[in-house]
Amino acid sequence: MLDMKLLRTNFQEVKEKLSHRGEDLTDFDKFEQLDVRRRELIVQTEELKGKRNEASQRIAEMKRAKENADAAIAEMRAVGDQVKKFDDELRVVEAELEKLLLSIPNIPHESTPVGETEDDNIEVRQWGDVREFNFDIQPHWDVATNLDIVDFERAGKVTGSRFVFYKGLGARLERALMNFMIDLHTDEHEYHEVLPPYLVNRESMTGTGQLPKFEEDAFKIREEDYFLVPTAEVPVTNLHRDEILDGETLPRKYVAFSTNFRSEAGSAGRDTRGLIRQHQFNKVELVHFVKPEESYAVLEQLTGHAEKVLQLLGLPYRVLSMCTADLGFTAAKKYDIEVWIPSQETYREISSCSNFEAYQARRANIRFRREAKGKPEHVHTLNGSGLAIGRTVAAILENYQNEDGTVTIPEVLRSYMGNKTVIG
RNA sequence: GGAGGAAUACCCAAGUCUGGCUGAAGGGAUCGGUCUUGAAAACCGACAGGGGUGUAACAGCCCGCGGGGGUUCGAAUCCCUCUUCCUCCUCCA
Repeated sequence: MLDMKLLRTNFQEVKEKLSHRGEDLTDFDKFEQLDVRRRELIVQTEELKGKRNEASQRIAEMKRAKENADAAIAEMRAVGDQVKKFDDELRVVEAELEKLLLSIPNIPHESTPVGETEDDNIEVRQWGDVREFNFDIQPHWDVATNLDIVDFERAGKVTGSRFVFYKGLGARLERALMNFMIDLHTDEHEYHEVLPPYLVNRESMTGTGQLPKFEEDAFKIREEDYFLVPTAEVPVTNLHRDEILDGETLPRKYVAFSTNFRSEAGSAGRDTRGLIRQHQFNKVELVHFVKPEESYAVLEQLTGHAEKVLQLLGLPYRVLSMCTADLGFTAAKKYDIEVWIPSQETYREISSCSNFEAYQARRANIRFRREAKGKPEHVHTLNGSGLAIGRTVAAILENYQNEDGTVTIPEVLRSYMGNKTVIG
């Protein structure tokens, strides 16, 4: 959610900045009218309520003195009716205004490249040497199926498409990566570990920006107004919803493992094979709550923490700065980290690190106080995958495959896998 | 799943039955002061926050007793609804 006061004073400027996002802004112009009407109604209703409060006190005094207050009561009855009318309209106007504000995306940061399509994303850096294979390589789903460490077919029987069973050393690899990543972030990068709920309510999904606009992307529970988490970002950011944090405790850094659920609406036909695009996948997520002046420095650190995982695993990657058209609804600036997938001869997204500035904090009402008596200010929130585990498995199976169909286990994972060196 | 009980400010807690000098008592904690070489104790003082509106800025005004509705001239207090917590029963990894 954007700052209403900013919209009030700099409407055209904001609109200009949003125009590069490729979002539909036709409703945006309603803001001014709604904002003005809202304030008119507030002034009117407050004036009447002031009158009423005064009269109530007089009536109370008259009653106490056993005087007749019928005339004053009759007069106030009319005032009460009018208050109700104004309040009813105010409720409607505020609901409309809220709906509008929730549908406006974040303003891109000045360092976010302006662009029209994903081709305008800018490569910031590359790491690692792409391995030369002297044999015919296989896509990770063939590697895995031949090793009998995943089972897509039976997952299809048991659940449906875009689900998978990990088996044997495949399951062990998934679990090893989870522990390796969490240990790295807690021990080396000083994150605080949390294990969140996998179902969240509507308020939480709205707080981080998945709702109301992207409801079709989420899985909803039939009986309750609960949603399966699409990322640990949702429960962990909402940890501090409606709270005022002590400025002394900032920055706060959380690392959270969760299983994630996405309907992948609109992705029919894309990545139908393999581990890249599943309805359910595991991810280690990093979430920061920081003071506004620190957030851009923290975005760089956060991205570095995610990159560190890939470096230790020896997987080549590149970092892209996402352009305005590819930024996502809630971010002001975003880096995507893409890992090299040999069979596709391309880099694929494995982490996404974003600075939301105060956008989520305003939606979720997350604030902090610099000093004991100071005014609360909104925090800045950031998050990044550190990393998506299923895609990391895919990258390992492809980059570490051997000619005989086995897969060498990256050294840092061996202690997590019973000191095995090869999946064979 | 069944039966009861509860939610008041940073914490504890009165008020709710019986609506109106409660624009919420009292205590603790915290902050400031007196005293003291310094501290503790004692005593004195401050202590509702947050949001909205409004203003050049103040002021003022409005809303705040778990959330949301309602009744009423007037609601912490009455009614409806939701949420959370507690006790007992039932079930359960």
